[in-house]
Amino acid sequence: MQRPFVHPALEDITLESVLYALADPTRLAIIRKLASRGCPTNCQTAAPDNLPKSTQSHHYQVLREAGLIRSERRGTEVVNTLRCGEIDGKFPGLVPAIMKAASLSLPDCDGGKPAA
Amino acid sequence: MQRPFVHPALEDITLESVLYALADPTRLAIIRKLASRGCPTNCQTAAPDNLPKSTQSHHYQVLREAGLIRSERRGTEVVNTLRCGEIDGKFPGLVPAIMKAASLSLPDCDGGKPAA
DNA sequence: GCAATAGTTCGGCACTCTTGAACTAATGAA
DNA sequence: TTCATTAGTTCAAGAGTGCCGAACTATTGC
Repeated sequence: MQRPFVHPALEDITLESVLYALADPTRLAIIRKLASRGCPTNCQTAAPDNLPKSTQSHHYQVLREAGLIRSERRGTEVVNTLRCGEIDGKFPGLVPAIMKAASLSLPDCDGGKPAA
Repeated sequence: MQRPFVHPALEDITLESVLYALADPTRLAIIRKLASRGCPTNCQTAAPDNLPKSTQSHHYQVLREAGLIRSERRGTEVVNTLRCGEIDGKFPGLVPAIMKAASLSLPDCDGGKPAA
């Protein structure tokens, strides 16, 4: 828990890594939950129920290294925020198209309020 | 070469499998080449240069089973066509957004003419 | 200090990617 | 028909990666 988080610079974010990160149903669910909140959310809250912590940690790492989320420590917890704004500057419309496709084909991620 | 090709029905195509298939740089390159042609293209033509045939075959199988391409035997060769029209009916804008992001961030796939 | 909470790291099994080698199928020439 | 060529598939194996339980670390609060 001591190693600092590594976030790629915008120019180092690649299309492949973004698609790879979102191709996993668990990670897609996490991103959808984060999007539906629109505010920093800690790891447990955004992850699907009953997901082992080590698996959560792994998925957050993948999402972070793909450039999709930004993680910050707050006391004992880690809060995650989407970097969709940045990514949308680099790949316009990409993440929204995937989120839209997810909402069309997948069950509601959260029952939560839609992103502001 | 005798087993018939299996193509999923439109309702069996999932977002995850589409994203998974496109998350691989080799497969994304194949799809981009197919899109740039806009006509049925055989396997060797659409695959990157110097890719072993067995690897090609594997990637085409993944793309086929994800529902992204349709394959048909024509004599000794197999021609592949995109199913983007069908997929766009199910996930509107998804594949175009990925293709657009690819053209923004990746080197030109082919030097070929853009899709009609 | 001790317990609880929130994540991380490690080890191992399973699955995937890639490739060479061997194989099958269709075509064309002799 | 036979043979060679072309195009792609199937198999097996090594390298790499993902997922999860178990053990660990760090912070908070009593």
